[in-house]
Parts: sequence; C-alpha cells; structure tokens
Amino acid sequence: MNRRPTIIDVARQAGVSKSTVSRVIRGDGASVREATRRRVEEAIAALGYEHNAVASSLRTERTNTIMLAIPDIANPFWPDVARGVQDVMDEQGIAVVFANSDWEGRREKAFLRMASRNRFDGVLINPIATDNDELRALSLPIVLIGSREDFPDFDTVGSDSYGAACQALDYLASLGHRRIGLIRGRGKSRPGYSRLRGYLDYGHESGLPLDESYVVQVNFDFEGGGQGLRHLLSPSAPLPQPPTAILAANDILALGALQAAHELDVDVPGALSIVGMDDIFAAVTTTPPLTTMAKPKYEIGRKAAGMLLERMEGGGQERPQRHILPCTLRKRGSTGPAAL
Amino acid sequence: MNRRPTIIDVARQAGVSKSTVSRVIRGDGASVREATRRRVEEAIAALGYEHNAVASSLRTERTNTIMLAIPDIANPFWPDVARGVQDVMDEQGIAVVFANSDWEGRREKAFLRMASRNRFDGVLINPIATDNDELRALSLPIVLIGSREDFPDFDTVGSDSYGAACQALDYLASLGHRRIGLIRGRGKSRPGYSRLRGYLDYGHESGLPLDESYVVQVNFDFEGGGQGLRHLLSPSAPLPQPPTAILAANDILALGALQAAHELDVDVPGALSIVGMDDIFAAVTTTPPLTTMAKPKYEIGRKAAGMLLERMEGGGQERPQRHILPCTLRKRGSTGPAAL
DNA sequence: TTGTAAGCGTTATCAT
DNA sequence: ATGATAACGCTTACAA
Repeated sequence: MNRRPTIIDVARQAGVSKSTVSRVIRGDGASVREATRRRVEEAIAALGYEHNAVASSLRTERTNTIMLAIPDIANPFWPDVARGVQDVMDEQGIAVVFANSDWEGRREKAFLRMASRNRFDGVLINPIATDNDELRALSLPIVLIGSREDFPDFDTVGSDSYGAACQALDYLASLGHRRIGLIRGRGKSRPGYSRLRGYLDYGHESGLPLDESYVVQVNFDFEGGGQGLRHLLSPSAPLPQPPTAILAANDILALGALQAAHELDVDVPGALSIVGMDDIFAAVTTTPPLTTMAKPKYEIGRKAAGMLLERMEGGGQERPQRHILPCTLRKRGSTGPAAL
Repeated sequence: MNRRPTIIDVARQAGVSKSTVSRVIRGDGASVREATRRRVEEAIAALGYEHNAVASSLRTERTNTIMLAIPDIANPFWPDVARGVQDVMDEQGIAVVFANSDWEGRREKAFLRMASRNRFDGVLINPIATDNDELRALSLPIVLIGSREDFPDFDTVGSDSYGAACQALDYLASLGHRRIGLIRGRGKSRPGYSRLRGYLDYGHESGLPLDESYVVQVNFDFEGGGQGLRHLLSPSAPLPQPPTAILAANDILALGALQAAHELDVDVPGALSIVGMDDIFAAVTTTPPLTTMAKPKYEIGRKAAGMLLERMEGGGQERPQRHILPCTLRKRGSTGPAAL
C-alpha cells in the first residue's frame, strides 16, 4: 500500500527543500524563483501530491471552514440564508459546511464541540439547546442567526417579525378587514411572541378589535394551521363574529388554514383572506397562491457571514451588534377586500 | 493572550505523562487506574481543556466526519436523505456535514478537494460536475446517491424511477385512463430518461397510446409544469385528443401543472388527473393534494450511509454495488376515474 | 498500569 | 531566494 506523497517527497523529486515546496503551495507573496516554482509544480503533478489540510491546520490554526448550524434542514427558510452565507464566504476562500441538528440538542452540542475543537474557524448558528453562557465558553467566533435577545454577548442577525406582523395587519386593514384572527405556533422553538406583540400593539394603535379572543395557538405544523382555522371559524367559538381575515405565524400554518378553508367551502379570498409569513416555496404552488411576509433570507445570510468574518479577523473586542432586517409584503391571491 | 491548554498542561497538572492523559481522553479500552483517571479528569476540568481534533486527526488519519455533498439544498428531496444518513452515522460517532454546491461545479470540486485533503473520512455525493474518473482519482471512500450508471466504479444507491413511472401509469390505467401525457424536465441535471423509458415501455406492454406526441419537455421548474400542461391541453396541439391524465417527472412540475389547470378551469381530478414524483412537502398543501410516487428518501440515506461505512472500514476491495430502492404510490386527491 | 520517545505533514523562524 | 530546523498537539509502539 503506497502512502500518499508529502511535501518531502515533492521536495526530493524537485531537488529543493520542503520549505520551498511549502512556499510554492501556499502561493501567497512568498518569493520563489520562477524556474524553481515550475520545477516544484512539475514534481507535484508527477507525484499526484495533495496538500494535507489537516497538517496545515495544525500549524496555522486555521481550517478556512466555517459551520452553519441549523435545527432543521427541512425548513425552507435555510437554503436562501445558506446561499447568502456561501456567496460571502466564497470570496474569502472559506468553505461553508452545514450542521443539521434535527431539533436534537445533543447533536447541536456535538457540532459545537467539533467547532471548539479547532475544526472550524467560526460558527453561524440558530441555537435551540445552547445558551449564551455555553456559547461564550466555546471562545470561538460566533454570530447568531435570528432575533435573539437572550444572547446578549453575541452579534445577531434576524428579521423584524414584529414589524412584519404590523405590516401584514396594515395591509389587511387597508383592504377593509376589521376582525382579523391570529394563528400562533406552539412549537419546538420558542413561541413567536413578537408576532403576538405586533398583533396586540397594532390593535391598540389602529382601534381594530384585535384581542386574545381572535388568537389561537396550535402546533407549529400543517395540521395545526387547519385546526386554528376551524377554531376561529367555528360557530361554537366564543367569538362575537368570525374574522374576515387571518394572519398566520408562518406559511406552514397559513397553508394548513388555506386547505382547511377549502374543505369547509369557505372561499379564499372572497369570504376570507389569509396571510402567512416566510414566503416558502409551497406558498406559490397553492390555489390561490398565498400572500405572505417574505423574510430577507438571503440578506440575513450575507449580513451574518460578513459579521462573522469581522469577528474572525478583528480581535473581536467590539460590543455585540444586533441587526434586524425588514420583511417584505408579497401580495398574492389569498387576500382580497373584506366581505361586507 | 492565554493559549489553550494542551494535554501536556493537563499531564503536568495531574502529575502524569501525556500518554496517560491521551489514554483517558480517548476513553477506549486503554487501561488506566481508576484513581489516575479521576486525577486526569479533574485536571481537564480545572484547566478547561478541549481536545484538539486537528492534531488528533493528523496522527490517526481519521476525522470522524463525513461529507454529504448535494447540488441543491433547497430541493426538498435532501432533508429526508440526510436524516437517514445522520441516524446511521450517529451510532458510529461520526458527524455528517453538508456541502451544498448550489449547482456550481466549481464549488462541488472545491468540496471534493477538501475531502481528499484529509478533512473527511468519506463522501456521499450526488455529483453534477465530476465524473467517474475524477472521483476515482480522489482515492477516498465514496458512495453515490442516485441511480447513476455512468459511475461504474462506485457503489450507488438510488430509487427506481423507471418502475415508479410504470407504477403510476398502472394506477392511472386502473382508473380507466388511456390517454396519458408525460411532462418531462429539461434541467440542470441529466434528463430523466428512466421515466421516459418507463412511459414508452409501459405503453408497449399495455397497448395504451403512450407515445412521443403525448410527451412534452419543459424547464425543470414550477413554471415549466404549467407550460407543459398548457401545451398538452392546447386545442392547437397536434394531439388527436387531449390526455385525461398527466404524469409529471417530479412534484414541482406536477404542482405547476396543477396550478395551470386551475387557471384554465380544468377540474382536477374531475376532468384531469395529475400524478407527480418525489412526494415533497408542498404536495400535501395544494387543493386537491397531489397524488405522487414517493421516493424512499430516508431509506436511501440509511442505505448509502451503511455502504459508505463498509467502504471506510473494509479495505473496500469488493466490486461496486448498485442498489435501487422501490418507490411507493401515495394516492391523494389529484387523481380520479377517467372522464368518459 | 504508566512513561519515553518517535513520529504525523505542515508552517514559521532564522540563517545563509 | 532557499535551506535547516524547531515547533504545532496528539497517538502509539515499546519499554519499564
């Protein structure tokens, strides 16, 4: 069994020292005479030499790899974020790998340990089972994705769900809706208080009757959306009058509600308007397509990547920064004027 | 700036040699007296020592990490595969990271180079820009995901799209459909010949009039599906009679077709049945929900992971194996008896 | 059971 | 511009 060639083999073959080979390989400013460089490159090709990144990392303490740690690779939110991250990191020659915890805290911690064991130069994470202090203990460049006030020691990049809820309600109000239901999730991650706050605050400001009686909390999945809708429209519900519009905390819930409305023969948007949040792929495939608040996913990825780079380069002694990017209303077919 | 403690620091603190510390850390069968072990563990805790995985890898030539390289993290096909892979690898204490090339061959090759530079112990890949010989040149344990006949030197794990097409057609035939259209993709990856072969072969065997005139090829996206449907139903089409059912090469196309049918006021499934392939999340959110051929995604992941483990452990001199897992019909609302 | 010492393949420092 | 040499932090024979 032939072992792989090392720079020593290359050096011997090229008749130079291994320092010279190293200089050629790294290809930075190191001065090497053109003829020497060529000899080395020929030796590399002849031997089929491959640089050993592990050995290199041991010396340089750099892996040129960062980890993007997410709880759920099936959530359509992440691909666009990832694209933003990769586009930024690519320019720096830094590879991005994904760590998918699948909502298992154990797995998340294992990935973080990998990072703190020198396998990654930095981490972008949307944490589910790790708190501020645990992250700090890793003493590693880390940027959080998500608007997390519970991580005071870290940079965060998130989107403005509070503002998004208000924006959505404002749009519905402009269509003449006054009774607007809210379907909230009760899920694996923290409940979306920001949406509820936005809902209640908007009610106060606008004078619309937005209160707890129009709010229903369900499991954070497709079936939950249907349950929420049936509850809000149920004749037995303790609602003075049923809502003419519904805001859902995310698109999955909204799509569940939309399908339930079809099953109940409630016309959307004729008799009921529905607005989601996130703008996932499935939102455009329904009939009618779903009106929703799109999160700036790609921009979140870019911004987070940029901040991580700063932390990785600068000593990173600046105060933590919090970035909250605005969401955008995507008007589609599931919303229309309020029924009279 | 305090450097991180190493096993040498731990050894000094515990009053033992670094070999002993190493033995404790690895926690395998190495014999260490209980008292010694405890002293070492206390030293580790006291110093906040973290194992340096890079240095360890340099010695052991193992990273206990494998790479799952995919072209498109936004494709809902992958999350389930990933889950299968992770569930198998977890048991072996092997971490799985994702490499997402975003359909950029350059990126795929960069990731593969990372792997061949000793960063990963093995690779699971659905290649888009790398061929059999290039993969072989990496001399690395590799298993391919997908039914790829063009990689004779590698194990492959895929699903039976040929059989799936036949199964779907058989179901439609059992509902009384005789004129069945096929919407194929012309996409970033190789075209799905297997589906077309299944379609034509089934036509021969069954005597149904399945021929090229009922086949349309479109871009492999949501809009493409709509175009395909409009073409097949168009009065100006050179079709003797329009199809009463449509098989689409994947769910995205099928969903596009379904939405286009709504727009044309064609009742599904009353006037037209539609069958997709893959069973992505969006397939259950439409009205009616999409009948589709589900790929055994999770099982593909498990199987591929298992084979990769064999290659990583065994010298891997066995002949390449090809596994083709069967698909499953998911009957939902988009199919019904043929209109008379 | 524990210690000694020789690497693993690279980079970095210091000469030349 | 190039070479010798000492790290980097760990694992692993082999010896004790």
